[in-house]
Amino acid sequence: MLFQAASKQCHNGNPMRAFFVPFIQDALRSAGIETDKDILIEKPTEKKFGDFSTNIALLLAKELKKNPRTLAGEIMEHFAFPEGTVVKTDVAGPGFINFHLEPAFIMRTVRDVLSEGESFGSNPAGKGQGAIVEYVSANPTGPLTVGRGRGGVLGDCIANLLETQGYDVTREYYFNDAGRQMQILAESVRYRYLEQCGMTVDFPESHYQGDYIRNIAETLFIEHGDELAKSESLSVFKETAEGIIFDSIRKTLARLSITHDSFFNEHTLYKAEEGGISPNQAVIEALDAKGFISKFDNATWFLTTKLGQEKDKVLIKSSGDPSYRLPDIAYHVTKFNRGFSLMVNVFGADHIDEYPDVNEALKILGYDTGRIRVAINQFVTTTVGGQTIKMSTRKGNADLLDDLIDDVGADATRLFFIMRSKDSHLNFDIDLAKKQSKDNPVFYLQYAHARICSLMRMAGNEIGFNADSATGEGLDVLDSEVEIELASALLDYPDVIQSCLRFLEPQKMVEYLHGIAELFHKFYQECPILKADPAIRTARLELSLCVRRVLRNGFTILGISAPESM
RNA sequence: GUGCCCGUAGCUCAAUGGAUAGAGCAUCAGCCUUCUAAGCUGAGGGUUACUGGUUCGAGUCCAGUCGGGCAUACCA
Repeated sequence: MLFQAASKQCHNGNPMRAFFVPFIQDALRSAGIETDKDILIEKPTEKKFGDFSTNIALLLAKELKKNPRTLAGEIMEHFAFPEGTVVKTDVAGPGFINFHLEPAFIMRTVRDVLSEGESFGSNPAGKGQGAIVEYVSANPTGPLTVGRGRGGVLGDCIANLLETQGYDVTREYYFNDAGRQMQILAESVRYRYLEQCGMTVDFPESHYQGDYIRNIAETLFIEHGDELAKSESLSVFKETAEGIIFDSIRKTLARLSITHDSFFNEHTLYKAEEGGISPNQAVIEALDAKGFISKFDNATWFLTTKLGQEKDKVLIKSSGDPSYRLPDIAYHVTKFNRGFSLMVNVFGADHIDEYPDVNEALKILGYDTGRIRVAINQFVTTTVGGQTIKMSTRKGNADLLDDLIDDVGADATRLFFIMRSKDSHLNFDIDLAKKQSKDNPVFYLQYAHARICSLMRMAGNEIGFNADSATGEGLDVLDSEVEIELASALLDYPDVIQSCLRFLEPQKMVEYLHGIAELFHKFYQECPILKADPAIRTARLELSLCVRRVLRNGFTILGISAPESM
């Protein structure tokens, strides 16, 4: 919602689109048409329909009770575009108005890419506002699995996208080292430790089976001998396991350039604040005051049936411990109290039921839940040689994220995780990701960048072209079809960022960059660069620089490297 | 049973309610004496799971049917 408004007004998107809006508004006014409809400028599906089009006549036809084509013709008569911008307008199809642009106009506009550089595509819409993106948030019960990686990369990209909009972004990892799962973890380590001490133990099926448990037990045995076998206390097992596992999680994330600014321990929500009550207790009392709390069966319940849900939900179990819901609500209260104006939660489809309760509770407590956006990613299956691998952390047969990175590299891991819509189940084809060839989208994108870098090296050596001081002054001599198409596509980059944010979907960036790479390769194939006449040569080098700029900016958002040579 | 996601070319996937539904892979046919062939060009391939509805217009929205995944805990 926050981004929809911005995008509809065309202020942050493609500079060409922003150009049209006031002229269309003027034309409507001159034609005596009053409307508050958003003026949508889009790129036609086919080149013969021109460079841009608007469906405004189609939108207005109904309320004005006119044939859309006739209406389009009437609006068109009132256009007053400046010299050297729009060559031709026409009406086509059911009533689209198509604009054909002067090539030089596009080429002059694409200079923005060079002058704005790293900040091309950015805008200060979120300036002065805090945003928090919560992602990964795996409890330290085991190494990260492939499935977790998808959410991690998704969250990281969303954070990158928000940074381009000027937000002060906090990347947060929420975890719990006090719950039942951690208890089981500690017990699992203890069992393996006792095995190390030479005892025979009946290892429960419900416990963590993975080899990493044995490794932790071994570490403890080397350090302490069998001394720990005497004590019934689990704390040393728990703490050691947590330390080692968290360390490994952070290392794995770091390999994918995923970092967090803050690690929020759920347990802090259980502790009373100075001279007061705990954040958990505060939530209970606040909900109670609104009449949504009841105690029965020895537990404390959140009366969600009052909100039309099928069942009430337990907030405090009969054991006296909170269920995960209570700290979750309290956690979100802290986000509001910390002053974030935008909160993005990234989690996997298995947590789908978690969010609605939190949302309802926050609403009851008077918080503006419109500031929260949830990105839920569907599951990942990996395939090797056509065989799919199923995973389960508990059984220890999970495909580990670390193994995947070892196998295909960090860039491919990241790109593959986000090159499909988060709503689709991801089929991670390991064979494809490993391929060092054009079939692999990672290489296709990076190759385009490396090719440009190579070009710039040669241009520097042979003709003393200085890529750093290029301004794009000479770009408007270019007028071939592929050059115009490429330049025009580069100007879409800001739109793509807006679109990614609107849908919390970096996948759109991958697809866009693929299109840019494709157009560049075509341009490179069709247009001689270094061998062209000096004016054309300079312009083509400048256009290549614009492409490199957009690729780099996009790679930064996706978090993949931009190799100078391959 | 109920809730959420998905169903589009042989395969993996795109497509703000807009024009003739697009890419890549695979298949077939071409392009290196020439700035990186890790590239480019062309061809074939579709009842958008099914049935209705809403409207100028539906892959997209609504209802239902069928199929797959996830969730339906006093686990997180």
